[in-house]
Amino acid sequence: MQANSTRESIVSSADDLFYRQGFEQTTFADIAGAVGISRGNFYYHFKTKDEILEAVIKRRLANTRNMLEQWRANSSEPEERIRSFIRILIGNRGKIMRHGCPVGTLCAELAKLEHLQRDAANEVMTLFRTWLRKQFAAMGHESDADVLAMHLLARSQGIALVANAYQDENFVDVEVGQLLDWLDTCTGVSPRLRAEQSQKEG
Amino acid sequence: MQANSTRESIVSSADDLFYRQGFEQTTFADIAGAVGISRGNFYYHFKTKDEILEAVIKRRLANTRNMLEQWRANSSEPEERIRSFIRILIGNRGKIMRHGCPVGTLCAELAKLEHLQRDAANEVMTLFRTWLRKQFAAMGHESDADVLAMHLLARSQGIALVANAYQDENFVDVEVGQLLDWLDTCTGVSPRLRAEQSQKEG
DNA sequence: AACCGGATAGGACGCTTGTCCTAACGACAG
DNA sequence: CTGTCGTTAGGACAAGCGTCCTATCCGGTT
Repeated sequence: MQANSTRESIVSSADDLFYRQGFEQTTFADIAGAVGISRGNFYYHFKTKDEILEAVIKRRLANTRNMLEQWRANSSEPEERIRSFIRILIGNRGKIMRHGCPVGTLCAELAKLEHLQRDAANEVMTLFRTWLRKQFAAMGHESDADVLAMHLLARSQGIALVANAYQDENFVDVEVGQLLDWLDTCTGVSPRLRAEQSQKEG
Repeated sequence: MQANSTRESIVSSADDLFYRQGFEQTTFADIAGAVGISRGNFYYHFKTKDEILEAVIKRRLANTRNMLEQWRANSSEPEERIRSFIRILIGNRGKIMRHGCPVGTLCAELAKLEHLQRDAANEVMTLFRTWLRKQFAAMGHESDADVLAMHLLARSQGIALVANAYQDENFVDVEVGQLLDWLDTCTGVSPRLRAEQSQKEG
């Protein structure tokens, strides 16, 4: 009954390879080589390459949910939880410099391919979005929680993309510092964002 | 002597297709169909697909240089020039929502492919970087001009990537508004950034 | 009218891809 | 030992790819 463990190995290796090489660029031969199984054996576990992608995305969704739940459990203050999010840029700095953000690069690639799994990939990003939104709301930013969540999401993606292009370690540190400063200015009620919000509604 | 115009048509169509579909996903057949020439005729103008990519990047470099020069010539104030840069997010909003930023998505794709033309693609981004750096320096931010340029670059890339994922028009408008606000706070000397800068040097 | 050389069309080539088939392996029940 | 069934290996298959060759076209020169 090695089927489940083999299947899991395939998804795990595919996850890694899709991240490092991209989905389109990764072949069955690549995955087979990484797992150490025969190329023809795939068909028993997955009918198509898209099914592997689907499984990889589901795996990422589960892993992300676990990570977010841990961040939530590890600190009671929403500010500190958001800092956990910001700090993944430091924790994964090496990988991000080499291959970009796994979430953003997959969304970007599947968008260009107009792939059926595009929405599923976006769902990983939405996981972060709604989680961040909750934390900002808990900070007292009920009305502009989503604006702040999207802002932080975009800042992180931009940092990852530029860091990947230039392979610049120091840049990540500087930007993360600015991000943490920005978060401090969000503590309590932000008059500027309140003004923008009421302007949009009015 | 139609050679030059055919060559230009190939590069132009390839430029557009590489943007919309990505480099790897775009085939010779795609380009041939768009230009309206035979597939076999490519070899006369370009030996390899990589040569086409090289020509496309050179074209983008030239176009970018022209655009930056125009922005420079159209306004004497560096703040206003930087606003021109920020406003491309509005001007190209539709395309960006559909296909992302042409600069960022190509850099990201070539990074994953570990392509030889990767540095050439990054050069397009560097064109913006150095131009923005000059403008920030002209605003009195000599010491942190590059930090500010990189910051604005990353913010723009993040906005484009997230807007592409979610196809959200309003998000672009909100973020551009925040970007313009941020630029206003950069006018004159920024105490916060000055403090960070001296901290790094010390 | 004959010629020449730049430009083009069409297709051959070798290779890789995702997909799919089939024979064989190996643990386990009878 | 024998049969069964989940699992695996190896390779066949058509399609599409980038690359490359060659016959043909066509405008300009003599």
